Amino acid sequence: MRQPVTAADRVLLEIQRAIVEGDIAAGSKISEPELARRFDLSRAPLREALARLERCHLIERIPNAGARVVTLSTTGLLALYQLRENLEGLACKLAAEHMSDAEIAEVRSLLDQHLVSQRVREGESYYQEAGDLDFHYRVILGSKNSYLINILCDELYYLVRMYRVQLGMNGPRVSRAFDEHKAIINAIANRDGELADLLMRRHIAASRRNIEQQLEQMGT
Amino acid sequence: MRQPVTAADRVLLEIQRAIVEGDIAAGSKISEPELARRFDLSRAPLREALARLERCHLIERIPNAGARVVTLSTTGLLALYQLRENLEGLACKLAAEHMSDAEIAEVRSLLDQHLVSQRVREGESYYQEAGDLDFHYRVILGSKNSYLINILCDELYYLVRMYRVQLGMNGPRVSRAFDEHKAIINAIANRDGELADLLMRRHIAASRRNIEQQLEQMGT
DNA sequence: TACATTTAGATTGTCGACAATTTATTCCTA
DNA sequence: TAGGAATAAATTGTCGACAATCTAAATGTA
Repeated sequence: MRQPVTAADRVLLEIQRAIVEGDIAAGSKISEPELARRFDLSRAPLREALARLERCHLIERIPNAGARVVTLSTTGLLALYQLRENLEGLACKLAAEHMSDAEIAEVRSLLDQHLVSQRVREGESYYQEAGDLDFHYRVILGSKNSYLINILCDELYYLVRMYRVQLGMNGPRVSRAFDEHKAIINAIANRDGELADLLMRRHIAASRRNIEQQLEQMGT
Repeated sequence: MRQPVTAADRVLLEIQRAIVEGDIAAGSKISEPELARRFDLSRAPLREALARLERCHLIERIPNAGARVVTLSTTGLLALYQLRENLEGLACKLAAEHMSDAEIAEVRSLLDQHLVSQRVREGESYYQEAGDLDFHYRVILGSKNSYLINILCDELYYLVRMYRVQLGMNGPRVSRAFDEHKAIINAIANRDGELADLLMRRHIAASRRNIEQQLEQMGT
């Protein structure tokens, strides 16, 4: 988003964070009067924020009956990642066509930075999380397709984060992701869209399996 | 959408139709007070409707500066269809996995109906338009992926229609589309997701070329 | 005349209150 | 006591008015 200028923008960011990080529990009911008091504003900008939260799939609204925070489920996660694999694959293919050499160089230096800070803070998952999202973000922007960018960065991004945060993503996959990122940007640099597509799909599929495993462990 | 229950729902449908059909011109500025008077309601439900219009890419809002109806452009059309090819291709692949035999039979009888009414009303583009959208709609629902359904049916659908309506889609392609639809549902019935995916991508690519041609003619 | 600054107008964002609908409680009946 | 109808409370949807911001006109200056 543009940086927050209106009151609705600000409260949106706050509630988004709260939901993603589980501060407002998944599946819980949203009370407009309560939230209005809590964030000290009227219901008008709050409702504007709720409309946008619905847009990025963090809440579900029913007319005259109110809103609930989404519930996390295995089927939901699968559906989300199924879509992500495809869309980010496409983003890679388009990025291989449309990214400038300068942009590619930027992403590469970004990866190097992340590698350093990851070595410094071994096992710390937050920075990896941020680095990973940053990489994907850049590639998506590189597609230069505004609709694709909007869907991935504005509509699905936060829900993906919600799954990752609330299921506590970390573990041994963290280090391997760097190599996969490297391979992807190399394919893009070689203008090999087909390969970049394939690698990104595999990369996300691996990430999905990682989370599925986490879910299974919680189930047992 | 669920059928309209609230005032915001109703005015949304009205404005949606007006924009798609060019009744409110592409690129024109949206005046909240004016629209409120025109549809005889207050600005609160109107703004709710505007938020949803932004969601389906029919208008663009800038904070404190108002909203404009989107402008149609060749690059925009290309980006939109690029995405559609991919997403509806995916929808086909998933439909081949998830559609029940009963659902497939329904779509087939639907195609037969369309064929009849198309022969009856030769050259009439409206029914073909409706039939085409209906076919795509069914297949998308057959994917059983709620995020995919949401994106295609709620967010991109209206913009696609806007391009098709305002550029006056018809011509010789109309009849060929039936055969392509038949081939796609056959692939789905055979549970051949890969083929269904391919055929749908080609089907949409052909549709895109058709519109591009139309655009070129307008340019010259 | 061209340009910048100031002022006036209009538009968007926000507020508090009321109306309509839903949900929870109470009361009645079998 | 259980089930359902009627009532009460709470929540969502809508309204009109005010405040903040942007746009355009008017004024002044180089």
